[in-house]
Amino acid sequence: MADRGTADEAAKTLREAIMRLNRRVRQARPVGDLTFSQLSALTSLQLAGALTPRELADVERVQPPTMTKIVGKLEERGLVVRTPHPTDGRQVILSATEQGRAVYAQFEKARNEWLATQLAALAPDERETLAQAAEILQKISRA
Amino acid sequence: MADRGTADEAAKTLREAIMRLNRRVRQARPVGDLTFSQLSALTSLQLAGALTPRELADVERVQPPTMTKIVGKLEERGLVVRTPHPTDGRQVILSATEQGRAVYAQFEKARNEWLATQLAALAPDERETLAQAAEILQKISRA
DNA sequence: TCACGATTCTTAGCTTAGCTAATGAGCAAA
DNA sequence: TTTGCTCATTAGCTAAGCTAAGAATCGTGA
Repeated sequence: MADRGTADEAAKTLREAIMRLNRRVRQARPVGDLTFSQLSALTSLQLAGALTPRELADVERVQPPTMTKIVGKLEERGLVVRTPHPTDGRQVILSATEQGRAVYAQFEKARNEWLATQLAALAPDERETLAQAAEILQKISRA
Repeated sequence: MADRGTADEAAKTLREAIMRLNRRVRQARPVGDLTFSQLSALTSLQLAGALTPRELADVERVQPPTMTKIVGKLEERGLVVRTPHPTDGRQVILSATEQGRAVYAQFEKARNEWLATQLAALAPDERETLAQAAEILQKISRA
């Protein structure tokens, strides 16, 4: 069985790789379009259907004021709408517009492109390892 | 062999996990201390021994002016020194000070803590998968 | 009922990260 | 020596993130 030392070592390697990959993927963004954070929020919103700002902030692991800004940008572009909560006057319901869904689908593809190209160039067993790892990482990232 | 569709799917999962993990790890930073980017630059510098700003920017996948700022912050804290290049008057040699190495070692441990804890909680085979994946991801991230 | 505490969202104001464009210094080669 | 290139930095911008504080609303206990 792996001991704690191994976990530390793997954590370090993983952390460094995550940081660099994050920068790489961010850089793959088409010029003049949605930023990484904006696309991420839009994605979470669509996956959930509709969320309050607080909920979206929690999902995105960001403080509410930060989400207010991000949503503001998305709303300016007509990709997200704020609608009043039916019973609670304090809350707001956020949802993606038709245009928001279209823009998302359009750029999601390009967004993955660099990474998918890298994955496709790997040996089959490496790719398999990464596919499994992706599931585990996603589980961790939601914890 | 895995087809392109599989790579796309894995890329998407990976990208989302990377983004959230990145935020998580950044948030694990001790208050009032080095930021993620600063620690990352300090790490790269130590691993390489000494680098010019340009080289460090390349390693960190950042534009030179961005690195100038980061190095400036590190220098203010006495963690990095700029020394003139012996033969080329345009260039500068960056290196970590003794204090820089100490600060790095001190926070590197805490930095990995959250992630290492997550990894330690996994099943042994999952941990093994992630350890292998970490190597592959690091390879990709340097490409 | 109503007053007060809690919750939700937003605003204000800040720091950091990142970019491009432009500047100045130094190198190298014609 | 002049011309063009490279390196680092400066200037100036946008976006991301934070905390603190505000206004509106909810809900509960007296």
